[in-house]
Amino acid sequence: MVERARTGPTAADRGREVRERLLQAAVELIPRHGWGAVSTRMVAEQAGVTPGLVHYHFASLQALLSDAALGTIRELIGGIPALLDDARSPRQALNILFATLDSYQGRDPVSLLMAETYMAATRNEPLREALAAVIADFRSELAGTLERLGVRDAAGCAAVLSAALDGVVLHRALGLALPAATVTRVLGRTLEGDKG
Amino acid sequence: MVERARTGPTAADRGREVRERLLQAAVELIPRHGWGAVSTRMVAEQAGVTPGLVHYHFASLQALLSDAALGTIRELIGGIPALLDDARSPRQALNILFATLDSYQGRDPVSLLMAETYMAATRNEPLREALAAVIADFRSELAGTLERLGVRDAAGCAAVLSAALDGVVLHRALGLALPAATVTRVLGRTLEGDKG
DNA sequence: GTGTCCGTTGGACGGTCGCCCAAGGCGCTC
DNA sequence: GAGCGCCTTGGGCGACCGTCCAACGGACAC
Repeated sequence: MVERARTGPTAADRGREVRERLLQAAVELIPRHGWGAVSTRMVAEQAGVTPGLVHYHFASLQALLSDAALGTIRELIGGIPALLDDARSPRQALNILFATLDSYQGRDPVSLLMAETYMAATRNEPLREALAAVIADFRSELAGTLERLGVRDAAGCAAVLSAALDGVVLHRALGLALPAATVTRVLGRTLEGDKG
Repeated sequence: MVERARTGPTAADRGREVRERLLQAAVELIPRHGWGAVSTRMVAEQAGVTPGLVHYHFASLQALLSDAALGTIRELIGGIPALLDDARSPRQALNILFATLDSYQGRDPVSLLMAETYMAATRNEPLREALAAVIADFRSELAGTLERLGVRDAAGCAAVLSAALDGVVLHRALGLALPAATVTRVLGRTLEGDKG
């Protein structure tokens, strides 16, 4: 054990690190070039490893891209519901939601990664299922929060709101002005008539 | 002139027809394989012409794809505002809007073509400008209709609504249930408080 | 030392890519 | 007929693709 500490990371450790670097490289390249234009050699170069390593650590290029995209999206979306715990009113929840969204103005890597993954999912059944599960989770978490805050038709509102969220990102990606103030003002009305 | 009628289409006529067939082929292939996966040879085969013809009629493959996508989208979106002329109330306008949208459940060629074009536009500046112009047009037409119907904050509502429209299509593409009834019920509240 | 395991290397495989171009067909005008 | 212009053909260019694999490296167990 003492020897282990002196000998540094094992081969398996370094292998795991290479795997991580490949995932990170994919996450950076998908938004920059588009899902369909990312190649094995491109990812390998970005990660600073040999092209052959891609197919040692992953079954295929598509598997690498899917793993990378899903990992990032899960991490991203999974963190949002916790932020809503502090909300004391529907309006406040909406503010938190779209304040979070304001980090993503549509042309940033994260927004583009999400959109690219959506598109790729329409032509890749396992990916579609995995992504749909992530969104469905978010939807039901949001519905729970809205219900707690006394919103009528919480499930419907959550479904439409999460769709609207993605639509806003998409339109911003086109450079169409869509300030958070406008969005919250208009969508806030969907939550009116709350019992609380 | 009388002779012309007997000799049938000129070379130029046939050329124009080939051009049309290439555009149509691109429109069919972009949703099926994704913007980045459509190749010159693929389009040529779908159109029933020789691969070399692609670069005779178009400057590049990207130019062909852009022309094809923009043509279809312009035609599609351009027709919607006219449908809203019959609307007598905001709620009615919303119904017409999402009834139209119900032809596009997210996984149909038209929806996917739109989404693919959105993504391609983020990496293709001329395409981005052209597409943004189409959406901006639609937005202002919609704002005009909403204003006519006495909706407060017509411009804001139009912007958010057109973004929400795209988001709904995107979520449906993932197979997430989002019935028109839910959407109109929730988004209808954004139009409440109208003066009329 | 010998063998084994795991990560790694670098190149090879057959195939497809976007784009280009010499050559030819065909209808038109002289 | 000859000449012209547009459309079309078919193949070739170099580059890149996803995937595979024989050989290699070093750390460990015996």
